[in-house]
Amino acid sequence: MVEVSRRQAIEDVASDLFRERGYAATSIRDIARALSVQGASLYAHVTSKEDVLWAIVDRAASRFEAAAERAEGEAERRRPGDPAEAVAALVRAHVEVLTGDVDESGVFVREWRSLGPERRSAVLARRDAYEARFRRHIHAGIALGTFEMTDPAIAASALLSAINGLASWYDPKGRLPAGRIADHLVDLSLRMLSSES
Amino acid sequence: MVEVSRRQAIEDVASDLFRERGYAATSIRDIARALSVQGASLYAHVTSKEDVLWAIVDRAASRFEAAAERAEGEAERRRPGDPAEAVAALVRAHVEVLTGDVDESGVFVREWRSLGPERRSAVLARRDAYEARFRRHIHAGIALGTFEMTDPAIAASALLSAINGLASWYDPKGRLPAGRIADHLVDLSLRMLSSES
DNA sequence: CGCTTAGCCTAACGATCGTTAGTTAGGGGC
DNA sequence: GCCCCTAACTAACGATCGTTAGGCTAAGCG
Repeated sequence: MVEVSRRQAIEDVASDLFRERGYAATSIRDIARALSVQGASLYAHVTSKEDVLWAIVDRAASRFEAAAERAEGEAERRRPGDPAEAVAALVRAHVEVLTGDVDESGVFVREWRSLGPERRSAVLARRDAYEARFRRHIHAGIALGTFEMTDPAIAASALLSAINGLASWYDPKGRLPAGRIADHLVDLSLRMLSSES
Repeated sequence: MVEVSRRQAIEDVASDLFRERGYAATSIRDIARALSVQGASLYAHVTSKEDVLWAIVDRAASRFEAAAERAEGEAERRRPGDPAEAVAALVRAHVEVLTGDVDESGVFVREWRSLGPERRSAVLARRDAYEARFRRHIHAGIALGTFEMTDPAIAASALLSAINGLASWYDPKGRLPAGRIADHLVDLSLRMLSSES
């Protein structure tokens, strides 16, 4: 709630509303109402409704990418060439970003399809590059015998779907703290891939 | 394309549009245009836009429930009390329903939140009952030592998220036939839970 | 031939949508 | 005292939304 700028405050309430009602079902006036302001007033800070969605999605995407980059680096430094370590680090980083800002992440996961064609396909490409990180380590793990022989593309999609699903059911005030959930998801992910425990 | 009734034809094209653009971003006139008809003409067959969504979601939910019921029965008949057999049957049945009608299933997975409060919470309850089937078998498998000790609720959510993600990336004309994908997802699901291979 | 029914039409309703234009209120720096 | 900047306002634009009302056409059947 430490809104450094008005623009940030708008994106915050927009994240909240987009996440729970969806982008198309949320009007500019809905966002304005949550800020106790007239709808037209938002256009002093924002150029269009889609720009708000884009800002949210772009920032969330950057967060996931940066966290993954860092996680892969640290995994490589800890255990060079170990696919299980790399996947574990990626999953943990993903869960941390996701639970760190449920609204923003939820919008990123579910509402990016509402972007215009060019931005939409840009996001699609970034998502594929992100998923490719997982595919790469799974492929390496299979070659090493660490992972069970399987289809890396399907395994990566299933794995990412599993942890992205968290955006739909994670509750910050829920039974388990985010760290515990991350532990469980890392375990489940590795078991899903490993040839033995 | 064997439209036995006009109503069914409407729900078919609505499933298609709702799946690719979302319910809120699809207008009655969009649906009508796909049928080469005026928007108002649809109201001779349909009482409201939400009724169309409800019909799609309700039917998809019933399909999943019926398939799960049948799968659990057959698993119990084949290998009574075997949690792995039961989970495998549930996963395979789920994938079959999903790949059998991607549009309808995709709407069920992603657009049920757009329903009004009462129908929305009815769907939520049915989804939870469906997920409880998985939780039950996972719990039993842990008690038997067949499954690794883990949190059944988290495991069930992760598992269902993984296979529901299929609705977002499955392509009937894709690289692998539905049966092969089902095989992979059954394997991944069981490995995710099993204490040993 | 007349009746029914299914299916579609045009026209329009009030509401709401995203967005633009022009204006006002208040506060800090010169 | 003047200026400008930030942030809000009111009013309205054309478009589109879900939905209703009432009338037309064509096929099936006695």
